[in-house]
This record gives sequence, C-alpha cells and structure tokens, in this order.
Amino acid sequence: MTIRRLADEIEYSQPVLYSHFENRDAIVSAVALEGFKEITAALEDAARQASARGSALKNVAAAYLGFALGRPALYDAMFVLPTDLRFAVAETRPELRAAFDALAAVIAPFCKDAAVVTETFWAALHGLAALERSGRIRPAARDERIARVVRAIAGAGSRAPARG
Amino acid sequence: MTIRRLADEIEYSQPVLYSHFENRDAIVSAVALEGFKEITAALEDAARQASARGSALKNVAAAYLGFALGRPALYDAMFVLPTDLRFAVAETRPELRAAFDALAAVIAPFCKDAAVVTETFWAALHGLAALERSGRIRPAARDERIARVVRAIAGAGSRAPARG
DNA sequence: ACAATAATCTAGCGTTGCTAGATCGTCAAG
DNA sequence: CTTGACGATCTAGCAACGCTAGATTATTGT
Repeated sequence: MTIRRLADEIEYSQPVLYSHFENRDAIVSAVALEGFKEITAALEDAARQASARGSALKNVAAAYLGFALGRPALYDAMFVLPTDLRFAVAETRPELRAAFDALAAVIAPFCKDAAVVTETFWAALHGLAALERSGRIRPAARDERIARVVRAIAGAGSRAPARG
Repeated sequence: MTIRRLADEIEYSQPVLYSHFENRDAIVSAVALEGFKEITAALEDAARQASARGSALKNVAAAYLGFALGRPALYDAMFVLPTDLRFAVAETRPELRAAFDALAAVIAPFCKDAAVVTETFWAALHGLAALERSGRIRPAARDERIARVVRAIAGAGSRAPARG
C-alpha cells in the first residue's frame, strides 16, 4: 500500500495522514503493532487448543505459519518493511514483548533458559514463512519441516544450552 | 540502489540498462544470482575448513550468517527484494540449486532424507539472519543460537523424518 | 457578529521506474 | 566520397511515489 492510496481509501488527503504520523515508517509501525497483537492472540489460541503436551509446539508453529502465509501484507509490515520497531533494546514495545512471550510460553516446559531457544524457534518459523512465500522451499513439505522443528525442541531441548 | 544511480555509476543512461534487462526485477535477479554464486563458495569453503566431523555444520552456519550480515545489500537482492527467481519449480536456476546443494552436503551425513532437513536448516539460518538484522533478537546470543540449530541436526537428526 | 484556532485541501517539489522519439556513430553499397 | 541503413545511445518526458508549504474551510469562544 502507498500513502496516496491509503489516503484515498480513508477518503482524506495525504496531509491529514502526515499530521497524525511522522512519516511512512510510523504508519507501517502502527500497522505492525496491530499485527503483533493479532499474532499473539493467534499463538495463544493455538497453545490453548493443544490437547496433549507435545502438540502445543506443533499447533503454535502451524498457527505462526498460517498467520504469515495467510496475511502476507500484514506480515510484511511486521517483518520486512522498514519500521522503527526494535526488539532487543531497553524500551521494547509491549506488543512485541507479548508476541515473544507467547512463543516462550510453549518453549518453557522443554528447557530452562527459554530465551535463546525461543529466539531460535522464532527464527526458524520466520525463515520457513519467508522461504515458502518466496517460493524457495516446497509448500508440500511444510508439515514435515514443522515436525522437524518441533522434534528439535521437544526431543533434544530439555538440556540447558551450552552457556545457559 | 536505484536504477538512476546505477546508470550514473556505470556512466551510461537508463535506456541502455533497459535494453539489456527487461526491468528492475531482472537487474536485481542478476545481482542475486551473483550473490548465490558467492554464498555457495563461502559455504563450501566453510565446510572444507572444518576439522572435525561435527564442526562442519557449525562452520557453515556461521559462514551463512557472516555472509548475510556482512553483505546486507547483496543478501537483500537474494532474499527480500522482489525477483523472478523461484526455487521449487521445474526450471530452477543452477546458482540456486548449487547453494542449496552446498547446505545439503553438510546435512547429508546426519540423515537419510536430506531435502526436508536442508530446507529447515536453511530456513533457520535465514530467520536468524533476518531477525538479527532487524534488531529482533540479541546479537550477543548468536553463537548460542547457532549451537542450538547445530545440535538439533547433529543430535536428533540421524533418524529419518516421519514420511521420509 | 467577529476573531482565533483547528482541520483540511490544493498544488507542488524532488525522486522513482520506465519509455518514446530524436540523435549520433558505424559501415557496406554505389 | 557520398549515401543510406542500422544499431547504440541520449534527451526529455510520463505517471506514481513520499512528503510539505501555503491557502482555504470549518469550528469555536467571546
């Protein structure tokens, strides 16, 4: 979406958008924050609806990919378009923190130092989404890849990492 | 880079660029293909310089992240800017195939059906690079995350996947 | 009723990707 | 040596982009 088209969409002119937001990045950031709220809810739902203990990871992973592939424009705002949203700094936006925590919650039962494993889990999910969307890996093998990631955490993940 | 700036750089006007390439995406694709050649060489080097059997995975993973973080513009051309390069189709470009094979070569000793595991490995590496570059995960924990990914493959990877 | 203030728009700047038409250089045929 | 064809290159421009200054309209307090 361009600012001009967005302005047309809401039936206002561009300057009213720029009086509410500093620039394009700020608008994308606002959309991204909404996206993080949504994905947090989706991940928490997926974790809740897991029947067995082991299925939570798989459910959450599938929900993450479902979100990324089902709402590509929103996911782009959250992860590929330039924004001023940083995570690993002091004043992390709560919406980002909440999404991370939703992932960490399903990781926690499997390891002590969840932070590193959650980051790695998140990276794997993001990579799977990105590569599948750009046609670099086979969509048909998605479930097998998810199973791989889940097994890597549930199977070998109970030990603490090297310098945990 | 913009086409205008690129045209200035090579000291020609824009139309000569457009007489050699169909459009911007085609130019980015050409750059991306060069990038795939380079990363293939870097990954093969990393695998060769591995002393022990287990260190190949770690070396290659570190080399991948080093490439992605050290040449951000080139990596963008390969993975985030729109191109017409598809992987999982019939006529896959050989440069893409070679990069994938370089990853698969270090995966092969650890599992029978390397394709799925290589895709997952690649996705994890790409996700780590993307999230670290956008400031979403802690740069200081990079080595621990790499160790996690490596252990997931070397440790639990010797069994064949579910529907291998 | 009138002035002050807030909200909104028109019009424009500089930049982008891309292209049509003019211009220039090269070279074979006469 | 001239002419004409052909290919390469450039100038100039289009539509769309992010963004903004200045004019204009609406709203409000007195």
